[in-house]
Amino acid sequence: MQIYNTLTRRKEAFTTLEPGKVSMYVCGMTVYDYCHLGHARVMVAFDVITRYLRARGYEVNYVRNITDIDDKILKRADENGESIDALTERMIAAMHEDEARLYVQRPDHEPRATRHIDDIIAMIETLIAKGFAYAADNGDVYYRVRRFEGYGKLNNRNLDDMRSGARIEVDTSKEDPLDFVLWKAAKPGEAYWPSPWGNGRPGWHIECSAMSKCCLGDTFDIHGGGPDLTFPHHENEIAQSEAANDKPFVTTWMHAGAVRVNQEKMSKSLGNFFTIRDVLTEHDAEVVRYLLVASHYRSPINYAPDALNEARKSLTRFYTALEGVEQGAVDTESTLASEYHQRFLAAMDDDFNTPEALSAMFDLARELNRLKAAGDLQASQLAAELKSLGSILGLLQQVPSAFLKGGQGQSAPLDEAAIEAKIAQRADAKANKDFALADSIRDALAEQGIILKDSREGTTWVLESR
RNA sequence: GGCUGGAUGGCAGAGUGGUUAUGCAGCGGACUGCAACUCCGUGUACGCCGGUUCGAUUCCGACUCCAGCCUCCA
Repeated sequence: MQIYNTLTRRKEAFTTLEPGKVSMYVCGMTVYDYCHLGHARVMVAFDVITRYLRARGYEVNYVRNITDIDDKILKRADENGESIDALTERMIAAMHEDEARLYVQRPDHEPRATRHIDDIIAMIETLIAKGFAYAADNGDVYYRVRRFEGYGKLNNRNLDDMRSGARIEVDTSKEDPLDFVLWKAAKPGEAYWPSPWGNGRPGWHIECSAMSKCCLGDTFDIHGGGPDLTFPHHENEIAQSEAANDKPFVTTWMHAGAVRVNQEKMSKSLGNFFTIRDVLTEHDAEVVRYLLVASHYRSPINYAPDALNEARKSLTRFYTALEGVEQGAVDTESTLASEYHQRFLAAMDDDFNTPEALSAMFDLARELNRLKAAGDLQASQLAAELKSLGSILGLLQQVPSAFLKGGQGQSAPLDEAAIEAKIAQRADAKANKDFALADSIRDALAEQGIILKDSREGTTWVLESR
């Protein structure tokens, strides 16, 4: 397997510290608001990665943290007039709901910053003892960036370049403007934890160093996150962890691509974000997931309503192929099926190339359609294979007819019995060669988005996929 | 200004030093009472300029444009 490593800026043969085991840490959400499609991208990307690694036989320990204390949370709780706990619990529950709807499997561990304050304090103490951090006179503790030799290696930057371009920090408590905060002194009225440096709360970056160490050890295989985390967050994590532990921090760094709107990054600060729950009021969750999987995880995606319609049509093709086929067990001996399977694996082995993997699945679907038309018994094997490959991407697990009859997030304007009655009327008309009547029934249904499909076995219907 | 990526057919989106991506849409045909579904066939796509090469969309260099990071952001 090859994986693109942000650290080396190229694809590398994937190796693990322990044979057959993958330790993976992904930076998760700061829970002060609902998740948007950018979050969905990261959740789905690493869900696919985890599913594939497991399908490949790896034992994966997937850790994704929850940042449940920071400035934005304090501010939002205050604005809402609710407690920090109430806010974060509410948002965590919403996040779990959203990811479940997107068919994202829960990580194995979801450590929360507020539950690891002791680990965080211990790491900061280590950094101070080693001279990598200092307590300032304002009660904050800062990381002494110039003390860490490799600073900038993830982003290919050097400190002096950054200094010239950096916006001026007014904070005079820092020795160097690029130093970042490890422990933040509490202002009067703010939530705090006691520490050797006074009451306060952890800085953002230190929690990931402390929690990854706690859950996965000093060195682990994969560290992932969104595209905007490489700097400063991940750079700072490296500085903290490698200085504190004297060990290499992470072997493979993986970053997802951005979700864009009108060619601009979707983000909280630009205010151009769509929350997952809002999108799911109008679109089937699998369609949204398909959209995210249909591009390579590192490529930017431009979000537009049209893109979702295209995604729905593509999924419709798969479900149309699966519909009406008795699914057999996956037959690993079937050479016909394995040809597509091999192509799928080769694509996924190459840095999780899901678009290429999907192209093998589309070709499989075409073959399945051929065999269906020919009444070939192998069709059931291919259907099983298609569904099995789909499961690795977290797709195609719905009952085909359910998806086609309205799983697309719409629902038929008539109930099933009424539709079936119309179909029966039309069948009678056809039997009597009254094609004018038959066509008028069909047209009337089509007006309402219900499309009839005739076959030897009879007539079925689907909701129009526009 | 520094650092990253990217520019592919009507749209979306992979990939490759010489040979079909794939999906949607279009066109022609088969099937059909007519359709829909499905199947078969079909498109001289690789930002611009140079270079390397027998041959480059694919490698190298310049250029133009787009996006991201350098401040909280997935």
